[in-house]
Formats: sequence, structure tokens, C-alpha cells
Amino acid sequence: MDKNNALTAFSALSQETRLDVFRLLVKAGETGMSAGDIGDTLGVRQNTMSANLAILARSGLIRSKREGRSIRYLADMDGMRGLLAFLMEDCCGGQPELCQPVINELACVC
Amino acid sequence: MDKNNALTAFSALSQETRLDVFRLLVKAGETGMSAGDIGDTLGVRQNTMSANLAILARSGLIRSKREGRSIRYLADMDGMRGLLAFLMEDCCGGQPELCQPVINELACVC
DNA sequence: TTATTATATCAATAGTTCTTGATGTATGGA
DNA sequence: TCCATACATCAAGAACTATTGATATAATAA
Repeated sequence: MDKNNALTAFSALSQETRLDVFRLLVKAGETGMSAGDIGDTLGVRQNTMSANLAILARSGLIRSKREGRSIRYLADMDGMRGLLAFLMEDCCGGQPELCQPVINELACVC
Repeated sequence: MDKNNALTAFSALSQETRLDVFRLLVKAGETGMSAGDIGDTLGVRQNTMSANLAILARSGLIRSKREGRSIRYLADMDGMRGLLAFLMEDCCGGQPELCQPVINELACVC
């Protein structure tokens, strides 16, 4: 993960539809969802959703798998991990107790 | 943390100077850095940096403390925790093992 | 008070991003 | 082959964002 990857990822998450999509796919887990179902669930037009899914996919936060006529999208947890690691690199000026609560909060929602 | 807070935060991190500032302040830890030192370190003009610091502060990712003529900025780890918790809410379709690696990666850099 | 240092705000321009209608491509069924 | 379904791409206008020079404010020192 370099700086440009990170910028692309944060930019991807800074738009309402794409943030909704990512959170929906986080909830969906390994199963993921088809592009059409995502669009229907969020009430977003086909071409708008397709453009936004492409942006999320390019950012490394989601991946896709063609299944017949549909394409299934899934949250990419490796991409997410890389992003957080980049962001928190050398964190807290050598005082881990400052960012430990971040980790704890994350742990408890899983 | 609601969706608008999250969008504001990701938008704040999606611009190069602001991402640099946040990572610099993460490294600086509790000590933080003055606005001027941040600008000098990153080679960004005064008014541009001021505008970018204001955006980061409004996003809840950094906070500030006036000290005489200077203003000291610090990464806000509570804000960061809230953002991650929002993003990972109800994650992994009930299968915690999928996002545990994210947490582990974070843990080891502290 | 006047000057200096440190930072913030303003208004305008330049650049970027979003959405949309229209159209293209891929897959599978009749 | 022809059609329907599922999704992607394109071009253009609208909306948003970033940077800049100029200026304002806040704290302090002379």
C-alpha cells in the first residue's frame, strides 16, 4: 500500500453511495452481492452504480467475480487491512496505549 | 459517528496534503505539532495548510490547542476509532475471522 | 501604541468529480 | 440466430473542491 493507493481508497469512501456499498458488502461478508442487488437495495440507477462499483474495485476495497450474467462483489478485507496499516504506521509516537482503543473497538464488532 | 461524519472524514483523508498531515500527527503522538511546523515539514504554503488543517479538524480526525501565538495540532484517536467502528459495523456476515487480520495488522504497528 | 509573528478567512479561478441519457458488450435462453 | 438480461462505457453538463493573493485576526514584544 503506497500513498496513491491510500488516496484512491479514501476518495472512494468519501462518496455516499460508495460508502453505503462498502458497508453493505462488509455486512454481506463472504457471500457478497450482485451489482444488480446492490443497486436495488440502495435505490441507485444502473449506470451510476456500475461507475461507483468500478471506482471501489479500482481502489482495492472490493473485488468482483463474474457468475453467469451477474457479477458478484465482495468487500476486500486485505485491502482494508493494508489501508489501516498505512494510516497508522509508526503511530502514537511510541505510545501504543493511545491507539489500542481503536483496535479494541474494531475487535468487538466482529 | 453518523454517515455524514464518516463521509467528511474520508473526504478529509482523500487529499494528499491532508493525508500527509494526519500521518505526520499520528507519528507525532501526544506531542502533536504546531501549524507552522507542519507546513514547513510538508512544504505547503501557510494559507493552504491552514485551510487543510481546518478541514481535518472539522472532520474530527485532529484537534487543536492554542499555545501562545501558535496552535498545536494532534491526531484525534477517538475520532479515528469512531470512524473505523462505523465502517466495520456488523462486519463479515457473522464471521469474525474474516476481519480479525485487519485488527492484528493494526495492533502490531503500535 | 506600533510592530511582529502565527494563523485564519475571503473571493476568484482552475481543476476535479458526479450523474445522466445513450449506447456498447457479455452471457444465456428460445 | 435473435432476443433478453446484466453490466460497462462514453460524453457532456452540473456541482463540488483546491489553491492562491490579499487581507484579517490574535498573541506578544518593544
